[in-house]
Amino acid sequence: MGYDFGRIEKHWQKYWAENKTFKVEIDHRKPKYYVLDMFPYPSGAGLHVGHPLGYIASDIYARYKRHRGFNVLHPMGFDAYGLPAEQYAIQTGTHPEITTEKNIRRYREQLDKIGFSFDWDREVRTSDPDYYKWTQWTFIQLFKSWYNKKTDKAEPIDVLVSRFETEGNAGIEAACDPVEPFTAEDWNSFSEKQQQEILLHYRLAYLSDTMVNWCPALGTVLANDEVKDGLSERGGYPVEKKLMKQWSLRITAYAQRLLDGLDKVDFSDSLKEIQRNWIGRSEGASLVFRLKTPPQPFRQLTEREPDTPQNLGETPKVLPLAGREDSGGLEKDTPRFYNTDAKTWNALKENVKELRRSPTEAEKLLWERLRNNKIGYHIRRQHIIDSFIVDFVCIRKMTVIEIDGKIHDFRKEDDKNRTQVLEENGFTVIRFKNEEVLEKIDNVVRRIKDYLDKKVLEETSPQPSVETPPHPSPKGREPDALRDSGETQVLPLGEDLGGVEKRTSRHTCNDSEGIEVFTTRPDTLFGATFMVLAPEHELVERIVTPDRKAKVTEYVDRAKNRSERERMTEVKKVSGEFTGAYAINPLTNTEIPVWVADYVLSGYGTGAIMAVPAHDSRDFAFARHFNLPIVQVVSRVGETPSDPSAWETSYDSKEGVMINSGFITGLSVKDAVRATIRKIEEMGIGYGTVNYRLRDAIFSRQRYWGEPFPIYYKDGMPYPLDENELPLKLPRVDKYLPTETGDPPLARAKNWVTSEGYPLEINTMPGFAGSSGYYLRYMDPHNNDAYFSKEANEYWRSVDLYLGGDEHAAGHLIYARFWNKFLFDLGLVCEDEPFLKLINQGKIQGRSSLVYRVQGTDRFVSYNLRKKYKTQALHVDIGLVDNDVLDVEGFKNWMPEFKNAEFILEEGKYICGYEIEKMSKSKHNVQNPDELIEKYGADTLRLYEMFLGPLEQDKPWDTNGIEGVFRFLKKVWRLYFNENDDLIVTGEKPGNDELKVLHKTIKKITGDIERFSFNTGVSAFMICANELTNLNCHKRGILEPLAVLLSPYTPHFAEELWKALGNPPSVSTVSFPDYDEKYLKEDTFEYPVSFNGKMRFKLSLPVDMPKEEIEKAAVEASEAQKWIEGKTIRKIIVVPKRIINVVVG
RNA sequence: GCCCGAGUGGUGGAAUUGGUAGACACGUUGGACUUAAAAUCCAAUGGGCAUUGCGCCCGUGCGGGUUCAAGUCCCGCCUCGGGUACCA
Repeated sequence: MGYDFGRIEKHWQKYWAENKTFKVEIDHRKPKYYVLDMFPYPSGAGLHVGHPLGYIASDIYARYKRHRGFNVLHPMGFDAYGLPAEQYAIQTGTHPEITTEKNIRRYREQLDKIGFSFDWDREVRTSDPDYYKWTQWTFIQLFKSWYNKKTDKAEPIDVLVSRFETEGNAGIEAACDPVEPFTAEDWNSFSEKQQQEILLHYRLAYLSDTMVNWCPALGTVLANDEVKDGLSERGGYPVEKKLMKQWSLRITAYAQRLLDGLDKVDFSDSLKEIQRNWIGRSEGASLVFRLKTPPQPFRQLTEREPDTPQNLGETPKVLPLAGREDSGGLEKDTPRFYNTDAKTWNALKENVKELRRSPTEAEKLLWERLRNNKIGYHIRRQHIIDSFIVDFVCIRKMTVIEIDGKIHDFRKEDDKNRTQVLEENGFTVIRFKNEEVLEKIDNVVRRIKDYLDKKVLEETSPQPSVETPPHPSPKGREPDALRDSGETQVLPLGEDLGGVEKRTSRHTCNDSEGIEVFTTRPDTLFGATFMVLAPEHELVERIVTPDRKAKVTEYVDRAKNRSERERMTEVKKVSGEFTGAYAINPLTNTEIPVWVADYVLSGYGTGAIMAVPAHDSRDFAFARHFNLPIVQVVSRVGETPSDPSAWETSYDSKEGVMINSGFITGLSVKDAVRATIRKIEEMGIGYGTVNYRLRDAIFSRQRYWGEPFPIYYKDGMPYPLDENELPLKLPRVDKYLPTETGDPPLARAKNWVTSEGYPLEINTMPGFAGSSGYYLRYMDPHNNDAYFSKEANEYWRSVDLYLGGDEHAAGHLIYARFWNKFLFDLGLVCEDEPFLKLINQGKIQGRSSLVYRVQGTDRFVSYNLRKKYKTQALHVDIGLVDNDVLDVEGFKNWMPEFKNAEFILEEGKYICGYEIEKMSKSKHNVQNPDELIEKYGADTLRLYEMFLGPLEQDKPWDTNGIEGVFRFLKKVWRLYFNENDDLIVTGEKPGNDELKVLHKTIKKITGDIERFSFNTGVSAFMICANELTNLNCHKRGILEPLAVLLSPYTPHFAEELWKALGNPPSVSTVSFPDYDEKYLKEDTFEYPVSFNGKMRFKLSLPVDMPKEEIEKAAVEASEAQKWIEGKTIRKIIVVPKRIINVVVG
């Protein structure tokens, strides 16, 4: 009988299921390990060989970890909501639940056949009310939370409400939509509806009018990552932009944390890169260009006079914000940086340098946390003020931060004195104890930040309005401003360089002041020769001059109505209109025209740009097209600037030296960026800032098959259901289509109201809702009282190894990280990042077989003869092809149209061509795992999928090689059993050569599994089997450990061998063999001897031979003579146990 | 355009830190066993020149460089794959 995989696999799969071998519970005696596969969506087509690739790899690792004594959580479940089941429902009327159930059963059956060690008792399905109860619950928590930028975390909305009741919103720094300022009295006088409306601007789950990707064919909106090239990812239908009231999640609040978190996790560089691109952080500056004539007020706001500075329209020398800065009582005769006089400076500066060189532990620690604007304030250390050297100072906030070391205990009096002097100088002093800094650094940093934040409130005008930027724009009194002018009041030690001031633009336009733009290249400001607004920009209609109005309006209307698709296909076409208005370049004081063009996007930055045609390709094309001036401001080092009018493209200017740029001329680009930011801050027209490309996640879908929102409406405002009313179950509907009035399918549900009769939300949640936190539910899947218990979370923590395809890089992996961070803020989960290590398995591509039909005939010509004819290549089912040889009879019967096919053969065979492409039905190249399991067994399939190539690499599927691994298993079987299936394992003591083979293999296999190099592991097994066969080894001392070694890869096979050797089942938790270096020791090493780097012969020498003797042996070897003859030996390189290289010449 | 990643025999791939390029497997060829096939086993298999044993030359996408030594490091290209895009 031999190796009867069919019987063996069926037996052990049954055994594992009946004995719940892989069921896992919290066990504090063992270390935990969490291995997770990405949630599969059970499609109707079932699994093809590409799907299990990752599951096999993770299963090998999970089994290995069990052998290593870990308590392994290795669950599986289904992402059961999804469009295909719903589309099928629309077409056939079958409830998606039925389709989904059927597909899951099929998936489960297929998965079971491969022998995975999942704990199926923990299975979850997103469409199960017991599961989506917690999806809904999390949504309610998001709805009830806001993001406090000061604490940098989500906080309960109740806290915000009570702040509004007592202080209004002035002191709040939230990640939110633009909100008009209001006082506590205002708030208390608002109606409930007004209050709720304002709160929506703060909530992390909020309802708003949003520009969405609307797909009419699917009847729903799509997330950005569900749209590819203007078409829906599923189905490929056109997508258009539409303004709709939608639920969104304020993921943008987490942009920086999502970015920072990437440094802590072990993901591939490419995946981190995709996430970084998606978050799209860019550092730059926000600045305001004053308009030559003030814009018309909003029509809606006619009751309020625009806050027009009186000086507008006068000489452009006067700058709009220059007179109204947050100088807040700090005006002094001496600028702030003169914190001491020249004499004291000179006396103390060496001390300062010394102190900086040797900081105390606490100083060092705190400095690391404060430097480079890390807390949003520019902090200097060891700064001289009056006659003191203070530890840290924030000059902008006139705040001194001191660490009290032991020495201060004896000098309380001095400190008092010192504080007094500092206070006389206008500073306030905050003190921290040495131990505090060392032990609770986070707390100290937070308190410093809070203090500085608060101090702004006391000092700045408490009346910010929409017309005033919400951020204080510091005047350029910071000492940095002097660095370039060569004055020496500030320590020129280069300590505080770098770091762009971190503040967030509000994306609102300060109409009275001009046009706000975001730029990553403030250094090129002198080259800004015109401005461009997005067609959607609110200022367009207010600044357009009467003579241009008709043309501009027409352009704007056309641009707005064009679909995304059109807009994309016309990317290279330059279009735009002049508004007639002029802005003033704040540094050149020249008037520059303001245009409208659709190459500026309303959704990014402020929806307006300063155009620098010389150094930006889009601006360049635009300037050329409309004949606008181009001024070069950056020049490569050593190159003479040329006339831009002769250029064919814009000039790449990331590096170089500034020219034609006033005070920054001659600086490098990098320095010029910093100098310009300082300058505009000094002028009060702008500030350094950071922008993100990441948009809030649109969370509504106009579909049936998804989680209902636990939301009802009262007076048009959304309210969450009470948590004890969850889950809100998906109702029955008569059809899965929108209503006649265009409402989503849930509007068809009867009695879709609360018990009080309030209407419930009729949108449903998108696909990523249920998959964002599923890894948490696996920790405690049957908990009815909570998402998961604290105990379970504290034991299982986060996923140690996450395996899945990189198609989820931008979508799922960002949403899930956001979801987790939010729950972390709530104190529900104990880890900030959900996935510690992530591996993207490569895709398995299809290998299509092709036949060549002679054009216009029924004759098919074999691959190598095809060039003699005019042929047409056709895909043929890979099931009809074996080793590229076509089964011609099978082909004739395959499809009616080939019934009368004739063949032109080569050497009696019809050879097919092939092509590597996506595995798909239409290409007849889908390989179904069931057929392979039928033919070779699951263990062979597992081995072969791993043997194909590196896990992370894409690779073509080719069944040809599977015979090799099958032969390998049969060969191993022969080590244990003879032809009559009798066990032939003996108790004889293994010899050294056998032990060496075993231990070499253990070492290799262990290393390979730990490096996820499964393909080389399979090779190592094969080498081992070949060597043991050659040694004719049937000894228990070798074969018993080998069975354990094989267990992660071929679990059924290993269980069978383990049992045959007389051991009780199961092998799955038997300790993994360790290798012993003593068996690997060699007495001699066969040195490759090279001459001038070319290997010529080998020489066996003792490993402990001294170098000199090795050299001698190499040179004296008989084979060496012909290479040395007539030449001089210049040098001999000996690397012990590696190589000998003789240099002759 | 920009950002990643990859190019090694007929094929999948190996070479973990710069140290014998092509492990392991498929395929192919020849042979053994067999009435025959399957299965199994043995041998050869990067290219070229030589084959009387030797042997020698060339070879990791291309062109340079560093080094005693380069698939591996550096510079400049080419090709393919992926991501992303009027992102200021």
